[in-house]
Amino acid sequence: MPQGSSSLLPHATKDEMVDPVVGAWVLEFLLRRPDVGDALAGELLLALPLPSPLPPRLSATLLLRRLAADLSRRSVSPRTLHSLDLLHRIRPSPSLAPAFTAVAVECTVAPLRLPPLSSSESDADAEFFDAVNRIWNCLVADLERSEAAGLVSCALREARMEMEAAVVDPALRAELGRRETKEAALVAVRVCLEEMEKEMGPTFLEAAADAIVRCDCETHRSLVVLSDKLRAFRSIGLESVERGVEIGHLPSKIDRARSTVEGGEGIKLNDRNIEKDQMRTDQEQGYSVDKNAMSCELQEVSDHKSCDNNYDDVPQSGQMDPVPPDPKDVGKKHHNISTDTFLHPSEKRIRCSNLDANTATNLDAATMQKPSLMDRNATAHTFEWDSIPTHYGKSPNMKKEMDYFSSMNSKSSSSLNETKEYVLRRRKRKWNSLEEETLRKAVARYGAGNWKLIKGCHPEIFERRTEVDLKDKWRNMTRHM
DNA sequence: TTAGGGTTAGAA
DNA sequence: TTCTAACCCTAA
Repeated sequence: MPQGSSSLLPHATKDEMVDPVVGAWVLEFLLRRPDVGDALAGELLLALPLPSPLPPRLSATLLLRRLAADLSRRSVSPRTLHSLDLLHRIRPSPSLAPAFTAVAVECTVAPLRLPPLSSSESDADAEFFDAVNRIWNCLVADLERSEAAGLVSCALREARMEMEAAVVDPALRAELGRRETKEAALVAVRVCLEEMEKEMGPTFLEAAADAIVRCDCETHRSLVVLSDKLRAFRSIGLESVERGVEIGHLPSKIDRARSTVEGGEGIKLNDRNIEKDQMRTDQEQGYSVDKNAMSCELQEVSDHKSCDNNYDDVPQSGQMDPVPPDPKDVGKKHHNISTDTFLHPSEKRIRCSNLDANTATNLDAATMQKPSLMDRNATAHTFEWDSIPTHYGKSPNMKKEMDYFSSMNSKSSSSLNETKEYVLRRRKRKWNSLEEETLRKAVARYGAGNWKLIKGCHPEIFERRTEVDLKDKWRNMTRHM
């Protein structure tokens, strides 16, 4: 918790602290909201952990917020002028120059306007002379020589000449005192504020949300393609699914899979979603699609399609023959159509061995229980494939379902006296330098832990990586730092 | 969705 | 055989 943190986060522990980068995103978002008052904004500024130095975008947002506060109080002061100057250094914009000129004039002329009764005319003149010196002879002169020269406009030069002339011309000073310079400055700042907010566009969080929505649209388009593919081979896939029904396995999931595929309404790929949806109404069912799972699914389809795998064809015997490490398993058919259809023949390997024969012979619809989805498979055998499994990182259960269907197919095609269990494992892919560099930069920009966001921002580069892969890789990369 | 511990493949 | 990067599992 940073020093000065307020009651906003009274019970936050170290582990619960917001990452400073995230804090900056959140603060930027909140500061741009008109319904977040100045008091709350100030409290947030103190409470949220922020990077040091502040990111330019957040600094600009803070300055805009300060200008907005001045506007709301109808206050035009040297602080306003300073805010505009800083803003220009952080985020140069043509809209700043008119506001800067108008505020500079108001700050100079203000002492000449309606001097308090207690002040003499000479005091007002003295303040005016001082302002001309500070603002025009020092600040504006510095601007003309500095990197903020963009603030120096013809109007500013003309105003400077007029102010300097007023120093030696009492009549001009009197005329300046009667001008509506304050109103002109407020209008100019308001216009500047509006234009700057437009130029800054949405906040980072809004932009990220928008990117996610756009990704979703892409997924939706691709969903139609996948849906067609599934219909094309559903007779094959569902055939093996039906075998599972016959022996009493996972009927609810199977029914759902069938209804969703046949109905063409949508595809439920997330096991947990399927189970949750059991309790929903029919109207709600079938339209809930896990877009992340779908994204992986589509990637899988496109990967294999690009490898000239024909999804409309039934894989031929031998086309996807596994390579069992155990000689006694050589020659046995272990693959399953619905699973193997997603596998690349040149890349996959399979290892299998027998389980207790009694286990297989005792397969019974009434007694066979669905294994705990959380149980680790101690007798696992590995099966590598080329791409990210359909639900890897999304629904670990689905992989086990595929294992299950594999074994079902194995039993039905060979012998019920034995069953096989498979653990699917992707082929190892070494990270290339582009992936590493992209990850490094993405973490610097978005912060470690935002793996989904990072993957979403670089879909092409990380197309074969999951969010978990990014996390693991970053762990490896930082392990030796 | 993410963190962190466990497992495995492949290089040294 | 050892080590490490990549991958997987599980809990929160």
